[in-house]
Amino acid sequence: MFQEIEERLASTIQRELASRFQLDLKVSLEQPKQSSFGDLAIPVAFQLARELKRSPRQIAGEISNVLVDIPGVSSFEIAGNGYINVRLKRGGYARSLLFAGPSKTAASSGKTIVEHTNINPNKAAHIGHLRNAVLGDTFARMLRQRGRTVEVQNYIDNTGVQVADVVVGFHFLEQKSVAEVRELISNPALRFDYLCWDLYARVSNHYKEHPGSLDWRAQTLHEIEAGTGELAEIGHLVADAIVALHLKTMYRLGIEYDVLPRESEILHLKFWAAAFELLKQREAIYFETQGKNAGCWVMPSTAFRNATGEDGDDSKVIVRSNGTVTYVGKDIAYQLWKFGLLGKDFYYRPWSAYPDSHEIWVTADVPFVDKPPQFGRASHVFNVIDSRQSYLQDVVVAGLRALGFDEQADASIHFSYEMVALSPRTCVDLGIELSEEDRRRAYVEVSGRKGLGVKADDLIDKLIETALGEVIDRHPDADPEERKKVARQIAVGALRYFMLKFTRNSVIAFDFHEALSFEGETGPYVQYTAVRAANILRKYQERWNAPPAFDQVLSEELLNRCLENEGLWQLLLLASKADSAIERAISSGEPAHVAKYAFQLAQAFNNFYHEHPVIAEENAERRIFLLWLTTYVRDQLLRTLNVLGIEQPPYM
RNA sequence: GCGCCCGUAGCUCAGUUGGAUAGAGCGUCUGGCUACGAACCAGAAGGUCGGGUGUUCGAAUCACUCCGGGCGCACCA
Repeated sequence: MFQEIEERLASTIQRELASRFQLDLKVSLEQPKQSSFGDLAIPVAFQLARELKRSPRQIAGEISNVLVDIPGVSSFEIAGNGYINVRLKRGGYARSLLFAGPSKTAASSGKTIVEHTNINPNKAAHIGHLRNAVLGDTFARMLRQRGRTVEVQNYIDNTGVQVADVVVGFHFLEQKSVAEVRELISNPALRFDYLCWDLYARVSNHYKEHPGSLDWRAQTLHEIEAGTGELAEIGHLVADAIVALHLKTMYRLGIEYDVLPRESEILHLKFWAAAFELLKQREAIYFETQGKNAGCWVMPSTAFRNATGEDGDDSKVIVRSNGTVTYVGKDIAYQLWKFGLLGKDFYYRPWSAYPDSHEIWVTADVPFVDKPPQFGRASHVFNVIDSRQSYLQDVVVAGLRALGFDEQADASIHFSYEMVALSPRTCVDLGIELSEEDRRRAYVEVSGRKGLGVKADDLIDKLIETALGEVIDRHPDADPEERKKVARQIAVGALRYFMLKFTRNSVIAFDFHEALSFEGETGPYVQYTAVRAANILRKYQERWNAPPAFDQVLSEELLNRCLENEGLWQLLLLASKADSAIERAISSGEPAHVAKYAFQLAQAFNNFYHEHPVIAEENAERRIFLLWLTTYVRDQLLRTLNVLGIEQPPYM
């Protein structure tokens, strides 16, 4: 709502300036430094001061003289050294909120793909993967809330080195047959992904101690790519089983996917061959005949970055001298497919359905159903991948550009984020031995190879356990099953908020003590606020009666009177800015802005809660106003929480 | 060596694209529960925004430089 007022005001002022001063410039509004200055600020005098070579304050005076009878505005004031501060007509603004339907959304322009999670299917998910998935899922929710069409993809590298290494572990180290691996997977007493976590670390260690055993990896990779033999079969079993477990872990946090594109289909359907032809035709890559890359197809460095390799040759190998394609090559093919530029498509089969019957599809190399959904062919693509891979993402985009797809290259966004590391204190808690060097660091990097890290499910379990303890304390008589459900909701709220409160490019030094906190700037704080608001609404009905039709009872005059109170007005104004916050977070690519907004709104409401008892209010008109304000703030808070993927528990 | 990111209160972090007196949470100290549930609220102390130079009406924000930390720079993914 706020956004619409803001836009209308900006264009009105722009028109006035154009007709009065023959000035053609874009008027932008900003938030005053302090709320006491007003509701909106126009800094346009500063822009003009430069051109007109006159003092901003004088210009501001002339402009504000002209701005009279602007709808919705009660006053303009000149402040500071040239700001024009705007005060809105409070009652009128509140009235418009009463009648506001669903807020207008930007017209959807094509489909947006958000690719996230992308965990190697060879071991359990860890907290770094959680940051990826929560960021991607929240961004997708933000886009959907604002009316965009979104497709969520989770890329599965089921034929890569990491899967091969676990296969090596089962086959060569443990001498296990296909049947035995199958049994491990179906054994309900085991956590297969945890077992693979340890096995993967053991295999990595074995390679280090017996470098000759790397032949096992080569043999396994070869068989997996060919798709036949016992090793390939184990590979498929492992990857599918782990993917299922990853999806289960993510679903605990409310994270769902639309489609799982797999590397095996990219191979079998010869996606790379199609991309290779394109790249050769357009001369985006060339065959190197000399130097260290002799015999390879390479992309010249001039295409992507002014980087210089350690030894001077900085071109990027796309096809190895043995004829196999690198990861980047495959990724270029995949990125082309996402935009519908490859001239090839996958087949699909249903993988499973979520409880709400939303289906998740997986790629297939043969036709499976008559009319599968249409995937890919997007106009915008966001790849949620950690910032350590930015170099490779640059190469992929350069590939598109070299093929002449500038528009799609521009629409390919590397939605990067910094890693989640461990605080030294948490390492000690986990019994991880630290070197002298590590002890002095602010954080310690996790390592899948070393099996060093915090597993996602362990963290979620621990959060639930902690939350349940608190819930039991506060509600000793409540239904145990419901208490568990509440504890789960609180745990998810705490975890998702924790992953979102940091901006993307700050490294999170994961600390158990902080992550398990439910006080202060946390998800549970916001949830608690929503619960309080809901309690007021419930108890109001018990004490009085069903709330009246607000738009009938709350006249503009009454609203004006009630909103003379600065605190109440500021709360209403802030609550009306939910969509602005989401839109700002989309344009800046920073979900943390929505998290911050949710916290601020919760804070403002908690302050209101202490200062203004609703149910005990004796004046009936005023009581209804306070009830409406509570209802409105609560609705906005729930909308915001929904975007963050956080639920409101029935009680806390 | 080259590229990217970071440096803001004791700690963890924001800072709306260059604007008004730099903000939150945690921690410390003070006060507030017979309840719309204190997972809360109010208040206090705490900063030369890593250092320097520059750009201009105006810089935490932009440029240059130095210092300190992180991550990349494979015929791995």
